[in-house]
Amino acid sequence: MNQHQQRICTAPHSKVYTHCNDCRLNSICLPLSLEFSDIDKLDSIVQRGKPLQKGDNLYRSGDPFKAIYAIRSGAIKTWSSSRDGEEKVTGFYLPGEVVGLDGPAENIHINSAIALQTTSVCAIPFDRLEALSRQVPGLQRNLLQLLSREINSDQKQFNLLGRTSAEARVASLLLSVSARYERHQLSAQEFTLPMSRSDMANFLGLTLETVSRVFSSLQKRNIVSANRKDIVITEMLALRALTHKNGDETCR
Amino acid sequence: MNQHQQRICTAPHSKVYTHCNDCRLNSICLPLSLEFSDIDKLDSIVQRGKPLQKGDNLYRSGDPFKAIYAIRSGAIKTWSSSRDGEEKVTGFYLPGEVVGLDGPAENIHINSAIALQTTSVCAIPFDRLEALSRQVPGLQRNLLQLLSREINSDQKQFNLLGRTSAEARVASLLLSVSARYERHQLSAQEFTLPMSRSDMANFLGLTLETVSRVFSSLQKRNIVSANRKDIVITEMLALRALTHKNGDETCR
DNA sequence: CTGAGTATTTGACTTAAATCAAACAGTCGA
DNA sequence: TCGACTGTTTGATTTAAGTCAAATACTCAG
Repeated sequence: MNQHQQRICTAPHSKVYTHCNDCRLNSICLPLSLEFSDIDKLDSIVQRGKPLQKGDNLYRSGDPFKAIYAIRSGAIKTWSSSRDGEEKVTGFYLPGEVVGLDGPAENIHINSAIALQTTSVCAIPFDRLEALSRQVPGLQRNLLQLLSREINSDQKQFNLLGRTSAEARVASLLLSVSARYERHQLSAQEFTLPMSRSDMANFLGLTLETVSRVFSSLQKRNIVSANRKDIVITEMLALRALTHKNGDETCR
Repeated sequence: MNQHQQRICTAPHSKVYTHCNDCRLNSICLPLSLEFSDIDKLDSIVQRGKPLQKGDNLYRSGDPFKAIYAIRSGAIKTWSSSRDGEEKVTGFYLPGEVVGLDGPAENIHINSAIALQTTSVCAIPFDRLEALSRQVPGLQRNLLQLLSREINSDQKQFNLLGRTSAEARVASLLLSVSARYERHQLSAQEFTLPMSRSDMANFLGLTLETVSRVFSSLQKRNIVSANRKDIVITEMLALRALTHKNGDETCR
Protein backbone atom coordinates (compact mmCIF):
# COMPACT_ATOMS: atom_id res chain seq x y z
CA MET A 1 0.00 0.00 0.00
CA ASN A 2 2.84 2.32 0.81
CA GLN A 3 4.46 1.51 -2.46
CA HIS A 4 1.30 2.29 -4.30
CA GLN A 5 0.91 5.62 -2.52
CA GLN A 6 4.45 6.49 -3.39
CA ARG A 7 4.09 5.72 -7.04
CA ILE A 8 1.22 8.14 -7.27
CA CYS A 9 3.03 10.81 -5.30
CA THR A 10 6.14 10.77 -7.38
CA ALA A 11 4.24 11.25 -10.63
CA PRO A 12 3.46 14.86 -11.61
CA HIS A 13 0.06 15.14 -9.97
CA SER A 14 -1.68 16.70 -12.95
CA LYS A 15 -0.78 13.65 -14.98
CA VAL A 16 -1.96 10.69 -12.96
CA TYR A 17 -3.03 8.78 -16.02
CA THR A 18 -5.10 5.72 -15.63
CA HIS A 19 -6.47 4.13 -18.73
CA CYS A 20 -10.19 3.31 -18.39
CA ASN A 21 -9.07 -0.26 -18.98
CA ASP A 22 -7.00 -0.26 -15.82
CA CYS A 23 -9.38 1.73 -13.66
CA ARG A 24 -10.62 -0.40 -10.81
CA LEU A 25 -13.97 1.39 -11.17
CA ASN A 26 -14.50 0.60 -14.83
CA SER A 27 -17.14 -2.01 -14.17
CA ILE A 28 -19.12 0.50 -12.18
CA CYS A 29 -18.72 4.10 -13.22
CA LEU A 30 -19.96 3.88 -16.77
CA PRO A 31 -20.84 0.21 -16.75
CA LEU A 32 -19.59 -0.19 -20.24
CA SER A 33 -19.83 -3.67 -21.54
CA LEU A 34 -17.78 -2.61 -24.51
CA GLU A 35 -15.23 -4.22 -26.71
CA PHE A 36 -11.65 -3.35 -25.87
CA SER A 37 -11.37 -1.13 -28.93
CA ASP A 38 -14.44 0.78 -27.78
CA ILE A 39 -13.00 1.29 -24.33
CA ASP A 40 -10.00 2.83 -26.03
CA LYS A 41 -12.31 5.24 -27.81
CA LEU A 42 -13.99 6.18 -24.56
CA ASP A 43 -10.67 6.54 -22.86
CA SER A 44 -9.50 8.92 -25.52
CA ILE A 45 -12.20 11.47 -24.69
CA VAL A 46 -11.98 11.27 -20.90
CA GLN A 47 -10.23 14.18 -19.23
CA ARG A 48 -8.48 13.73 -15.91
CA GLY A 49 -7.63 16.93 -14.11
CA LYS A 50 -6.01 17.63 -10.80
CA PRO A 51 -8.04 16.65 -7.75
CA LEU A 52 -10.60 19.01 -6.28
CA GLN A 53 -9.97 20.18 -2.76
CA LYS A 54 -12.65 20.13 -0.10
CA GLY A 55 -15.06 22.96 -0.83
CA ASP A 56 -14.12 23.32 -4.51
CA ASN A 57 -17.03 23.52 -6.89
CA LEU A 58 -17.19 21.00 -9.71
CA TYR A 59 -19.88 23.15 -11.33
CA ARG A 60 -22.39 25.72 -10.19
CA SER A 61 -26.06 26.19 -10.92
CA GLY A 62 -26.39 28.01 -14.25
CA ASP A 63 -23.00 26.93 -15.59
CA PRO A 64 -23.09 25.75 -19.19
CA PHE A 65 -23.27 22.00 -19.37
CA LYS A 66 -20.11 20.59 -20.89
CA ALA A 67 -19.45 17.25 -19.29
CA ILE A 68 -20.57 14.59 -16.91
CA TYR A 69 -18.16 13.48 -14.21
CA ALA A 70 -17.27 10.02 -13.01
CA ILE A 71 -15.95 10.13 -9.48
CA ARG A 72 -12.70 8.25 -8.95
CA SER A 73 -12.15 9.04 -5.29
CA GLY A 74 -13.59 11.35 -2.69
CA ALA A 75 -17.19 12.54 -2.51
CA ILE A 76 -19.39 15.15 -4.18
CA LYS A 77 -22.50 16.84 -2.80
CA THR A 78 -25.07 18.31 -5.18
CA TRP A 79 -27.55 20.97 -4.13
CA SER A 80 -30.02 23.39 -5.56
CA SER A 81 -31.16 26.69 -4.16
CA SER A 82 -34.70 27.92 -4.53
CA ARG A 83 -35.95 31.48 -5.06
CA ASP A 84 -36.23 32.05 -1.34
CA GLY A 85 -32.56 31.30 -0.83
CA GLU A 86 -33.07 27.93 0.82
CA GLU A 87 -30.50 25.34 -0.12
CA LYS A 88 -31.58 21.76 -0.65
CA VAL A 89 -29.05 18.94 -0.82
CA THR A 90 -30.13 16.73 -3.71
CA GLY A 91 -27.53 14.00 -3.57
CA PHE A 92 -24.24 12.56 -2.41
CA TYR A 93 -22.00 10.91 -4.98
CA LEU A 94 -19.28 8.41 -4.13
CA PRO A 95 -16.50 6.78 -6.17
CA GLY A 96 -17.77 4.99 -9.26
CA GLU A 97 -20.84 7.20 -9.49
CA VAL A 98 -21.59 9.84 -12.08
CA VAL A 99 -22.68 13.45 -11.43
CA GLY A 100 -23.94 16.07 -13.79
CA LEU A 101 -26.95 14.30 -15.29
CA ASP A 102 -29.06 17.37 -14.56
CA GLY A 103 -27.29 19.08 -17.45
CA PRO A 104 -28.70 17.64 -20.67
CA ALA A 105 -32.23 18.93 -20.00
CA GLU A 106 -31.46 22.63 -20.47
CA ASN A 107 -27.84 22.46 -21.50
CA ILE A 108 -26.95 24.16 -18.24
CA HIS A 109 -26.48 22.72 -14.77
CA ILE A 110 -29.53 23.10 -12.58
CA ASN A 111 -27.74 21.99 -9.44
CA SER A 112 -24.39 22.92 -8.02
CA ALA A 113 -21.78 20.30 -7.16
CA ILE A 114 -19.11 20.68 -4.49
CA ALA A 115 -16.36 18.43 -3.17
CA LEU A 116 -16.90 17.23 0.39
CA GLN A 117 -13.29 16.10 0.61
CA THR A 118 -10.33 15.83 -1.73
CA THR A 119 -11.91 14.35 -4.82
CA SER A 120 -10.71 13.32 -8.23
CA VAL A 121 -13.03 12.94 -11.17
CA CYS A 122 -12.93 11.95 -14.81
CA ALA A 123 -14.65 14.57 -16.92
CA ILE A 124 -16.44 13.08 -19.91
CA PRO A 125 -17.30 15.79 -22.45
CA PHE A 126 -20.92 15.23 -23.25
CA ASP A 127 -20.94 16.21 -26.90
CA ARG A 128 -18.14 13.78 -27.59
CA LEU A 129 -19.87 11.10 -25.55
CA GLU A 130 -23.02 11.65 -27.56
CA ALA A 131 -21.13 11.41 -30.83
CA LEU A 132 -19.34 8.30 -29.66
CA SER A 133 -22.56 6.65 -28.55
CA ARG A 134 -23.98 7.01 -32.03
CA GLN A 135 -21.10 4.88 -33.26
CA VAL A 136 -21.08 2.39 -30.43
CA PRO A 137 -24.57 0.95 -29.85
CA GLY A 138 -23.76 -0.45 -26.42
CA LEU A 139 -22.61 2.94 -25.27
CA GLN A 140 -25.86 4.64 -26.16
CA ARG A 141 -27.68 2.02 -24.16
CA ASN A 142 -25.38 2.50 -21.20
CA LEU A 143 -25.84 6.22 -21.29
CA LEU A 144 -29.61 5.86 -21.25
CA GLN A 145 -29.32 3.35 -18.43
CA LEU A 146 -27.22 5.78 -16.48
CA LEU A 147 -29.91 8.45 -16.66
CA SER A 148 -32.69 6.00 -15.97
CA ARG A 149 -30.86 4.76 -12.88
CA GLU A 150 -30.63 8.30 -11.62
CA ILE A 151 -34.39 8.63 -12.08
CA ASN A 152 -35.00 5.44 -10.13
CA SER A 153 -32.67 6.39 -7.33
CA ASP A 154 -34.31 9.80 -7.07
CA GLN A 155 -37.70 8.16 -6.86
CA LYS A 156 -36.48 5.82 -4.16
CA GLN A 157 -35.62 8.94 -2.25
CA PHE A 158 -39.31 9.92 -2.40
CA ASN A 159 -40.15 6.89 -0.33
CA LEU A 160 -37.82 8.14 2.31
CA LEU A 161 -38.86 11.77 2.34
CA GLY A 162 -42.53 10.99 2.34
CA ARG A 163 -43.80 10.01 5.72
CA THR A 164 -41.05 7.88 7.19
CA SER A 165 -39.64 8.42 10.64
CA ALA A 166 -36.44 10.31 11.27
CA GLU A 167 -34.89 7.06 12.42
CA ALA A 168 -35.83 5.24 9.20
CA ARG A 169 -34.34 8.03 7.12
CA VAL A 170 -31.02 8.08 8.93
CA ALA A 171 -30.84 4.28 8.90
CA SER A 172 -31.51 4.23 5.14
CA LEU A 173 -28.80 6.74 4.43
CA LEU A 174 -26.27 4.83 6.52
CA LEU A 175 -27.14 1.60 4.74
CA SER A 176 -26.98 3.28 1.36
CA VAL A 177 -23.51 4.66 2.01
CA SER A 178 -22.46 1.31 3.46
CA ALA A 179 -23.65 -0.60 0.39
CA ARG A 180 -21.99 1.83 -1.96
CA TYR A 181 -18.64 1.56 -0.21
CA GLU A 182 -18.95 -2.20 -0.11
CA ARG A 183 -19.03 -2.34 -3.90
CA HIS A 184 -15.46 -1.13 -3.84
CA GLN A 185 -14.21 -3.86 -1.57
CA LEU A 186 -14.39 -1.54 1.37
CA SER A 187 -15.94 -2.52 4.66
CA ALA A 188 -19.71 -2.32 4.80
CA GLN A 189 -19.49 -2.14 8.59
CA GLU A 190 -16.82 0.47 9.14
CA PHE A 191 -16.53 3.67 7.15
CA THR A 192 -16.20 7.41 7.40
CA LEU A 193 -19.14 9.49 6.29
CA PRO A 194 -18.12 12.20 3.86
CA MET A 195 -20.87 14.64 4.86
CA SER A 196 -21.75 16.64 7.96
CA ARG A 197 -24.80 16.10 10.14
CA SER A 198 -26.19 19.26 8.68
CA ASP A 199 -25.86 17.96 5.09
CA MET A 200 -27.43 14.66 6.11
CA ALA A 201 -30.30 16.48 7.76
CA ASN A 202 -30.90 18.70 4.76
CA PHE A 203 -30.81 15.75 2.38
CA LEU A 204 -33.19 13.75 4.58
CA GLY A 205 -35.60 16.58 5.21
CA LEU A 206 -34.80 16.78 8.92
CA THR A 207 -33.03 19.18 11.26
CA LEU A 208 -29.48 18.55 12.32
CA GLU A 209 -30.59 18.24 15.93
CA THR A 210 -32.93 15.41 15.03
CA VAL A 211 -30.21 13.62 13.08
CA SER A 212 -27.86 13.99 16.00
CA ARG A 213 -30.47 12.58 18.38
CA VAL A 214 -31.04 9.59 16.11
CA PHE A 215 -27.30 8.89 16.13
CA SER A 216 -27.25 9.10 19.90
CA SER A 217 -30.18 6.75 20.14
CA LEU A 218 -28.68 4.21 17.73
CA GLN A 219 -25.48 4.32 19.72
CA LYS A 220 -27.28 3.83 23.02
CA ARG A 221 -28.97 0.74 21.58
CA ASN A 222 -25.64 -0.62 20.29
CA ILE A 223 -26.85 -0.69 16.69
CA VAL A 224 -24.16 1.62 15.40
CA SER A 225 -21.18 3.17 17.05
CA ALA A 226 -20.66 6.69 15.79
CA ASN A 227 -17.81 8.96 16.58
CA ARG A 228 -18.59 12.03 14.56
CA LYS A 229 -18.17 10.90 10.96
CA ASP A 230 -16.57 7.58 11.83
CA ILE A 231 -19.25 4.92 11.74
CA VAL A 232 -19.25 1.29 12.80
CA ILE A 233 -22.43 -0.61 12.10
CA THR A 234 -22.54 -3.26 14.80
CA GLU A 235 -26.02 -4.61 14.20
CA MET A 236 -26.61 -4.56 10.47
CA LEU A 237 -29.88 -6.48 10.67
CA ALA A 238 -31.30 -4.28 13.37
CA LEU A 239 -30.39 -1.23 11.31
CA ARG A 240 -32.12 -2.71 8.28
CA ALA A 241 -35.21 -3.40 10.35
CA LEU A 242 -35.41 0.28 11.24
CA THR A 243 -35.76 1.27 7.60
CA HIS A 244 -39.17 -0.38 7.41
CA LYS A 245 -41.49 2.47 8.19
CA ASN A 246 -43.04 0.96 11.29
CA GLY A 247 -40.29 -0.35 13.50
CA ASP A 248 -42.65 -3.31 13.74
CA GLU A 249 -40.98 -6.20 15.54
CA THR A 250 -43.75 -8.63 14.60
CA CYS A 251 -42.92 -8.75 10.92
CA ARG A 252 -39.26 -9.44 11.38
CA MET B 1 -68.51 19.00 -28.55
CA ASN B 2 -71.21 16.43 -29.13
CA GLN B 3 -70.23 16.18 -32.73
CA HIS B 4 -66.66 15.57 -31.82
CA GLN B 5 -67.61 12.87 -29.39
CA GLN B 6 -69.68 11.23 -32.04
CA ARG B 7 -66.98 11.31 -34.67
CA ILE B 8 -64.67 9.48 -32.38
CA CYS B 9 -67.30 6.95 -31.46
CA THR B 10 -68.26 6.12 -35.03
CA ALA B 11 -64.70 5.41 -36.08
CA PRO B 12 -63.37 1.96 -35.20
CA HIS B 13 -61.96 2.97 -31.88
CA SER B 14 -58.75 1.01 -32.20
CA LYS B 15 -57.88 3.04 -35.27
CA VAL B 16 -58.03 6.69 -34.25
CA TYR B 17 -54.99 7.60 -36.29
CA THR B 18 -53.27 10.89 -35.79
CA HIS B 19 -49.98 11.45 -37.51
CA CYS B 20 -47.32 12.87 -35.16
CA ASN B 21 -47.26 15.77 -37.60
CA ASP B 22 -50.86 16.63 -36.85
CA CYS B 23 -50.80 15.92 -33.15
CA ARG B 24 -51.41 19.11 -31.22
CA LEU B 25 -48.98 17.79 -28.61
CA ASN B 26 -46.09 17.27 -30.97
CA SER B 27 -44.19 20.31 -29.78
CA ILE B 28 -44.36 19.02 -26.25
CA CYS B 29 -44.45 15.25 -25.88
CA LEU B 30 -41.16 14.39 -27.48
CA PRO B 31 -40.00 17.94 -28.21
CA LEU B 32 -38.58 16.85 -31.47
CA SER B 33 -37.07 19.61 -33.46
CA LEU B 34 -36.78 17.25 -36.35
CA GLU B 35 -37.01 17.52 -40.08
CA PHE B 36 -40.35 16.50 -41.51
CA SER B 37 -38.88 13.33 -42.95
CA ASP B 38 -37.65 12.42 -39.48
CA ILE B 39 -41.05 12.99 -37.97
CA ASP B 40 -42.37 10.51 -40.49
CA LYS B 41 -39.81 8.01 -39.27
CA LEU B 42 -40.83 8.57 -35.69
CA ASP B 43 -44.49 8.35 -36.61
CA SER B 44 -43.94 5.03 -38.28
CA ILE B 45 -42.82 3.38 -35.04
CA VAL B 46 -45.44 4.91 -32.74
CA GLN B 47 -48.25 2.57 -31.74
CA ARG B 48 -51.68 3.95 -30.86
CA GLY B 49 -53.95 1.50 -29.10
CA LYS B 50 -57.43 1.81 -27.72
CA PRO B 51 -57.78 4.14 -24.74
CA LEU B 52 -57.18 2.89 -21.23
CA GLN B 53 -60.15 3.00 -18.90
CA LYS B 54 -59.90 4.42 -15.40
CA GLY B 55 -58.07 1.88 -13.26
CA ASP B 56 -56.39 0.09 -16.18
CA ASN B 57 -52.68 -0.54 -15.77
CA LEU B 58 -50.34 0.79 -18.42
CA TYR B 59 -47.63 -1.39 -16.96
CA ARG B 60 -46.87 -2.97 -13.63
CA SER B 61 -43.76 -3.15 -11.51
CA GLY B 62 -41.60 -5.98 -12.80
CA ASP B 63 -43.04 -5.97 -16.32
CA PRO B 64 -40.44 -6.19 -19.06
CA PHE B 65 -39.66 -2.76 -20.43
CA LYS B 66 -40.78 -2.49 -24.03
CA ALA B 67 -41.85 1.08 -24.64
CA ILE B 68 -42.21 4.57 -23.28
CA TYR B 69 -45.61 6.20 -23.48
CA ALA B 70 -46.56 9.71 -24.56
CA ILE B 71 -49.89 10.69 -23.05
CA ARG B 72 -52.36 12.16 -25.53
CA SER B 73 -55.30 12.66 -23.19
CA GLY B 74 -56.27 11.68 -19.67
CA ALA B 75 -53.89 11.17 -16.76
CA ILE B 76 -51.54 8.50 -15.45
CA LYS B 77 -50.38 7.88 -11.90
CA THR B 78 -47.14 6.04 -11.24
CA TRP B 79 -46.37 4.34 -7.96
CA SER B 80 -43.96 1.94 -6.38
CA SER B 81 -44.53 -0.43 -3.53
CA SER B 82 -41.86 -1.20 -1.00
CA ARG B 83 -41.10 -4.45 0.77
CA ASP B 84 -43.43 -3.62 3.63
CA GLY B 85 -46.37 -3.25 1.28
CA GLU B 86 -46.56 0.52 1.48
CA GLU B 87 -47.47 2.18 -1.79
CA LYS B 88 -45.81 5.42 -2.71
CA VAL B 89 -47.15 7.61 -5.51
CA THR B 90 -44.13 8.76 -7.51
CA GLY B 91 -45.76 10.95 -10.12
CA PHE B 92 -48.74 12.22 -12.05
CA TYR B 93 -48.47 12.49 -15.82
CA LEU B 94 -50.69 14.69 -17.96
CA PRO B 95 -51.17 15.06 -21.73
CA GLY B 96 -47.94 15.78 -23.57
CA GLU B 97 -45.85 14.11 -20.91
CA VAL B 98 -43.95 10.84 -21.15
CA VAL B 99 -44.09 7.91 -18.71
CA GLY B 100 -41.97 4.82 -18.48
CA LEU B 101 -38.52 6.34 -18.12
CA ASP B 102 -37.87 4.09 -15.13
CA GLY B 103 -37.52 1.21 -17.58
CA PRO B 104 -34.15 1.57 -19.31
CA ALA B 105 -32.18 1.13 -16.07
CA GLU B 106 -32.95 -2.56 -15.53
CA ASN B 107 -34.95 -3.30 -18.67
CA ILE B 108 -37.99 -3.80 -16.48
CA HIS B 109 -40.41 -1.29 -15.04
CA ILE B 110 -39.66 -0.41 -11.44
CA ASN B 111 -42.89 1.49 -10.93
CA SER B 112 -46.44 0.67 -11.88
CA ALA B 113 -48.55 3.02 -13.98
CA ILE B 114 -52.32 3.24 -13.85
CA ALA B 115 -54.91 5.39 -15.62
CA LEU B 116 -56.67 7.87 -13.33
CA GLN B 117 -59.32 8.46 -15.98
CA THR B 118 -59.94 7.43 -19.57
CA THR B 119 -56.52 7.90 -21.11
CA SER B 120 -55.03 7.43 -24.54
CA VAL B 121 -51.32 7.06 -25.05
CA CYS B 122 -48.86 6.65 -27.88
CA ALA B 123 -46.57 3.71 -27.18
CA ILE B 124 -43.07 4.26 -28.52
CA PRO B 125 -41.15 0.97 -28.64
CA PHE B 126 -37.86 1.72 -26.99
CA ASP B 127 -35.59 -0.51 -29.03
CA ARG B 128 -36.86 1.07 -32.22
CA LEU B 129 -36.55 4.53 -30.71
CA GLU B 130 -32.97 3.74 -29.77
CA ALA B 131 -32.19 2.50 -33.27
CA LEU B 132 -33.83 5.55 -34.80
CA SER B 133 -31.97 7.92 -32.54
CA ARG B 134 -28.66 6.55 -33.76
CA GLN B 135 -29.66 7.64 -37.25
CA VAL B 136 -31.18 10.96 -36.28
CA PRO B 137 -28.78 12.96 -34.11
CA GLY B 138 -31.46 15.42 -32.93
CA LEU B 139 -33.56 12.57 -31.69
CA GLN B 140 -30.81 11.13 -29.54
CA ARG B 141 -30.38 14.54 -27.97
CA ASN B 142 -34.11 14.84 -27.33
CA LEU B 143 -34.24 11.43 -25.76
CA LEU B 144 -31.42 12.32 -23.39
CA GLN B 145 -33.14 15.62 -22.62
CA LEU B 146 -36.32 13.79 -21.81
CA LEU B 147 -34.59 11.65 -19.22
CA SER B 148 -32.63 14.56 -17.83
CA ARG B 149 -35.85 16.57 -17.43
CA GLU B 150 -37.35 13.74 -15.47
CA ILE B 151 -34.32 13.79 -13.18
CA ASN B 152 -34.70 17.52 -12.65
CA SER B 153 -38.39 17.34 -11.99
CA ASP B 154 -37.85 14.53 -9.50
CA GLN B 155 -35.24 16.60 -7.74
CA LYS B 156 -37.58 19.57 -7.59
CA GLN B 157 -39.93 17.27 -5.77
CA PHE B 158 -37.24 16.85 -3.09
CA ASN B 159 -37.55 20.51 -2.27
CA LEU B 160 -41.20 19.98 -1.60
CA LEU B 161 -40.96 16.79 0.41
CA GLY B 162 -38.13 18.03 2.55
CA ARG B 163 -39.27 20.34 5.28
CA THR B 164 -41.97 22.45 3.67
CA SER B 165 -45.38 23.00 5.23
CA ALA B 166 -48.43 21.02 4.21
CA GLU B 167 -49.87 24.20 2.76
CA ALA B 168 -46.80 24.87 0.59
CA ARG B 169 -46.92 21.33 -0.74
CA VAL B 170 -50.56 21.43 -1.72
CA ALA B 171 -50.15 24.90 -3.25
CA SER B 172 -47.17 23.68 -5.29
CA LEU B 173 -49.06 20.72 -6.64
CA LEU B 174 -52.03 22.87 -7.63
CA LEU B 175 -49.75 25.31 -9.39
CA SER B 176 -47.88 22.53 -11.11
CA VAL B 177 -51.07 20.99 -12.48
CA SER B 178 -52.33 24.44 -13.42
CA ALA B 179 -49.18 25.28 -15.38
CA ARG B 180 -49.18 21.93 -17.13
CA TYR B 181 -52.78 22.33 -18.28
CA GLU B 182 -52.08 25.87 -19.39
CA ARG B 183 -49.49 24.63 -21.88
CA HIS B 184 -52.35 23.03 -23.76
CA GLN B 185 -54.39 26.20 -24.05
CA LEU B 186 -56.52 25.11 -21.15
CA SER B 187 -57.41 27.44 -18.32
CA ALA B 188 -54.75 27.87 -15.68
CA GLN B 189 -57.42 29.04 -13.24
CA GLU B 190 -60.13 26.44 -13.68
CA PHE B 191 -59.51 22.74 -14.05
CA THR B 192 -60.42 19.34 -12.72
CA LEU B 193 -57.81 17.47 -10.76
CA PRO B 194 -57.35 13.95 -12.07
CA MET B 195 -56.31 12.47 -8.73
CA SER B 196 -57.96 11.86 -5.37
CA ARG B 197 -57.07 13.60 -2.12
CA SER B 198 -55.54 10.35 -1.03
CA ASP B 199 -53.25 10.21 -4.08
CA MET B 200 -52.30 13.83 -3.57
CA ALA B 201 -51.53 13.17 0.07
CA ASN B 202 -49.43 10.13 -0.71
CA PHE B 203 -47.50 11.98 -3.40
CA LEU B 204 -46.91 14.95 -1.12
CA GLY B 205 -45.94 12.93 1.93
CA LEU B 206 -49.01 13.95 3.92
CA THR B 207 -52.20 12.35 5.15
CA LEU B 208 -55.44 12.81 3.28
CA GLU B 209 -56.96 14.57 6.27
CA THR B 210 -54.22 17.18 6.20
CA VAL B 211 -54.68 17.72 2.48
CA SER B 212 -58.40 18.11 2.99
CA ARG B 213 -57.84 20.62 5.78
CA VAL B 214 -55.52 22.66 3.58
CA PHE B 215 -58.18 22.77 0.87
CA SER B 216 -60.73 23.92 3.41
CA SER B 217 -58.39 26.60 4.65
CA LEU B 218 -57.55 27.84 1.13
CA GLN B 219 -61.25 28.00 0.38
CA LYS B 220 -62.03 29.89 3.55
CA ARG B 221 -59.40 32.46 2.61
CA ASN B 222 -60.81 32.76 -0.92
CA ILE B 223 -57.55 31.71 -2.53
CA VAL B 224 -59.01 28.72 -4.30
CA SER B 225 -62.52 27.45 -4.62
CA ALA B 226 -62.57 23.66 -4.53
CA ASN B 227 -65.53 21.44 -5.05
CA ARG B 228 -64.04 18.01 -4.75
CA LYS B 229 -61.82 17.70 -7.81
CA ASP B 230 -63.11 20.84 -9.50
CA ILE B 231 -60.69 23.64 -8.77
CA VAL B 232 -60.87 27.36 -9.38
CA ILE B 233 -57.78 29.32 -8.44
CA THR B 234 -59.10 32.74 -7.56
CA GLU B 235 -55.94 34.28 -6.16
CA MET B 236 -53.05 32.98 -8.21
CA LEU B 237 -50.50 35.30 -6.62
CA ALA B 238 -51.56 34.46 -3.10
CA LEU B 239 -51.28 30.77 -3.96
CA ARG B 240 -47.80 31.29 -5.36
CA ALA B 241 -46.78 33.14 -2.21
CA LEU B 242 -47.75 30.09 -0.16
CA THR B 243 -45.22 27.92 -1.96
CA HIS B 244 -42.34 29.84 -0.46
CA LYS B 245 -41.50 27.85 2.59
CA ASN B 246 -42.17 30.55 5.14
CA GLY B 247 -45.49 32.17 4.36
CA ASP B 248 -43.49 35.32 4.89
CA GLU B 249 -45.57 38.36 3.93
CA THR B 250 -42.56 40.68 4.13
CA CYS B 251 -40.82 39.34 1.06
CA ARG B 252 -43.81 39.47 -1.20
C1' DC C 1 0.05 25.19 22.47
C1' DT C 2 -3.72 28.37 22.42
C1' DG C 3 -7.94 30.36 21.25
C1' DA C 4 -11.39 31.45 17.77
C1' DG C 5 -14.50 29.28 15.06
C1' DT C 6 -17.22 25.44 13.63
C1' DA C 7 -19.62 21.03 14.32
C1' DT C 8 -22.04 18.20 17.37
C1' DT C 9 -24.61 16.90 21.31
C1' DT C 10 -28.08 17.46 24.81
C1' DG C 11 -32.08 19.58 27.15
C1' DA C 12 -36.59 22.05 27.66
C1' DC C 13 -40.42 23.47 25.36
C1' DT C 14 -43.60 24.20 21.26
C1' DT C 15 -46.04 23.04 17.24
C1' DA C 16 -47.52 21.16 12.85
C1' DA C 17 -49.23 17.31 11.29
C1' DA C 18 -50.63 12.50 12.43
C1' DT C 19 -54.01 9.62 14.43
C1' DC C 20 -58.45 8.22 15.80
C1' DA C 21 -63.24 8.85 15.17
C1' DA C 22 -67.43 10.25 13.24
C1' DA C 23 -70.38 12.59 10.02
C1' DC C 24 -71.38 13.79 5.36
C1' DA C 25 -71.65 13.60 0.26
C1' DG C 26 -71.54 11.92 -3.93
C1' DT C 27 -71.62 7.32 -7.16
C1' DC C 28 -73.22 3.34 -9.04
C1' DG C 29 -75.41 -1.05 -9.46
C1' DA C 30 -79.46 -3.73 -8.36
C1' DT D 1 -85.01 4.95 -5.97
C1' DC D 2 -82.59 2.72 -2.46
C1' DG D 3 -78.61 1.40 -0.03
C1' DA D 4 -73.85 0.02 0.03
C1' DC D 5 -69.55 1.94 -0.96
C1' DT D 6 -66.04 5.10 -1.57
C1' DG D 7 -64.18 9.59 -1.06
C1' DT D 8 -64.15 13.80 1.59
C1' DT D 9 -64.71 16.83 5.42
C1' DT D 10 -64.47 18.11 10.24
C1' DG D 11 -63.36 17.58 15.17
C1' DA D 12 -60.63 16.08 19.38
C1' DT D 13 -56.39 14.40 20.88
C1' DT D 14 -51.60 12.73 20.56
C1' DT D 15 -46.95 12.72 19.10
C1' DA D 16 -42.79 13.13 16.45
C1' DA D 17 -39.98 16.38 15.13
C1' DG D 18 -38.97 21.34 15.18
C1' DT D 19 -37.26 25.41 17.68
C1' DC D 20 -34.60 27.77 20.89
C1' DA D 21 -30.79 27.63 23.91
C1' DA D 22 -26.66 26.19 25.98
C1' DA D 23 -22.81 23.10 26.75
C1' DT D 24 -19.24 20.38 24.76
C1' DA D 25 -15.90 18.71 21.46
C1' DC D 26 -13.26 19.11 17.67
C1' DT D 27 -10.13 21.75 14.06
C1' DC D 28 -6.86 24.58 12.50
C1' DA D 29 -4.31 28.87 12.00
C1' DG D 30 -1.06 31.62 14.26
